[in-house]
Amino acid sequence: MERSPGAPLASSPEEEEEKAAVEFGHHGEEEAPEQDQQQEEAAPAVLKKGPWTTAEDAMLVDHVRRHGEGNWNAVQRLTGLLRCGKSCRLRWTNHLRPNLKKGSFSPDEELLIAQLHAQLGNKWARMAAHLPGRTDNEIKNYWNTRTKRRQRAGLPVYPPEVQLHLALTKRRRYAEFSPAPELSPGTAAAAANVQAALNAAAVSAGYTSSRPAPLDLARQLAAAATSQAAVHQFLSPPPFSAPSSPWPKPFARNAQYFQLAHSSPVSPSTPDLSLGYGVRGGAAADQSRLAPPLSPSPPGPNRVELPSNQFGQAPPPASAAAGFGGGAALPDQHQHQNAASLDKMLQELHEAIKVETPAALAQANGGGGGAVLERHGGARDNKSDDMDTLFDLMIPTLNAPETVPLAPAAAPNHSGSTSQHSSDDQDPSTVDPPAAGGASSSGQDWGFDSVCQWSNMSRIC
DNA sequence: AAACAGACCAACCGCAACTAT
DNA sequence: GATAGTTGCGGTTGGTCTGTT
Repeated sequence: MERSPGAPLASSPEEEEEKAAVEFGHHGEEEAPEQDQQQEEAAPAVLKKGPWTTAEDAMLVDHVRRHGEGNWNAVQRLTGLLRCGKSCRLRWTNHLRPNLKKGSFSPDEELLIAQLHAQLGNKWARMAAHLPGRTDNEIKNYWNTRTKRRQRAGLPVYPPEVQLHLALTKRRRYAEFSPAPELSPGTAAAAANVQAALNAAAVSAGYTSSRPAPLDLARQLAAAATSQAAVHQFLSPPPFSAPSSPWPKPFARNAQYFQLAHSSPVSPSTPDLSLGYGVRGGAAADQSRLAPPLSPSPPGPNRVELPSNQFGQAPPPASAAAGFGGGAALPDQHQHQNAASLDKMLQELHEAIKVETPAALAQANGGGGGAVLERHGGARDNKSDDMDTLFDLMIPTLNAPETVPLAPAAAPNHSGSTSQHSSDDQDPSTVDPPAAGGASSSGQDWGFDSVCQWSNMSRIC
């Protein structure tokens, strides 16, 4: 895989040095020979384009060694290197600077990229900041290549837990604007069950043999459920009335997110996921080309619904909608319904990802919901602590400062595959949608099979 | 062996933010 | 505050490699 950077064509360093001195313009059209004389009069040097030679690299490295990074436009002046500052900076950051990690992405890195993309969208530089030794360009190339491939193959972009995380995030947006009563025991238990199921799925998929599940989905589920209204919203979208809404602007934007066809995976422009930085108009617009809508599911024939919709819950009754935002405690019966709904959701999730439900395992083992964890590795005897750990390791997301450290990549110990092809994704919204009915459709795009497909992307062309 | 397609990668471009004057 | 220069970022392009037919 590794090609000599800057030397795509095999030639000796001497030849390249000579070329570096002679060659003007890789593309030719911008520095036509007949222009050289004029340009020499107007400008002392004609900047070179195209692949870097080893001689140029050496000059740049030497310059940085002497003067440090930055002030890239001075490189040409100080070294005689016929490259613009921009090109120098790019060459340095992407290829010459020390501690660059070359080679295929490890499975941990691949999963992390998926998580980060789910969190950040096409914020390659941000993502690179969490992947030591990797460059934004590298990550971008990696992601785009695999996205394209998976789109062709009709496979999901994200691993199941990441997709569900997106769904939970979506629901959480509403919960943020509602009072947050204590999580009922039933709801908390259901959330724990979801976590257990996801843990099992992740273990089965080879994600967690060396580290916890990448996303603390259960905690986010619990967060989404901290409002009674949020439970309903999680199970089915609430009515929406943003334009005239008295809610703060961010919410109006979020609300629009659910109504309109959307261009960003998790919409970096939405406050809960943007991690505090804005989106340039151009970039945001461009995202629609590169990364069509992912998670929040605009109603449309070719949109993949998120788990909440895949679970096939009926729309909330009017009373539930009426309760939204009110913050009033619901009767116990209602709480039980919520817990039951979550249980049902869990069941369907299990079905979707084809793992045993904690309940089933409990039945088999005579134990509780934690049996899944014990069964799949036994490293989770203290679920509570584990949840906290997961939360600490979780990518900063809802209301979290962007400086929250990410989980350090553990030693790859997954399927044994180190191929960079092992993970790939596709914007779920562009995947052939599951049958409009919900849970039963998830086998294709959400199911455990898709996890395997994720892990074996190299075979899909 | 040759042709082709897809994957991969490096580098460019344009835009926006930031900084100095 | 306005302007110019610099830096950083994201999207795109084009060349090379690799696998398949």
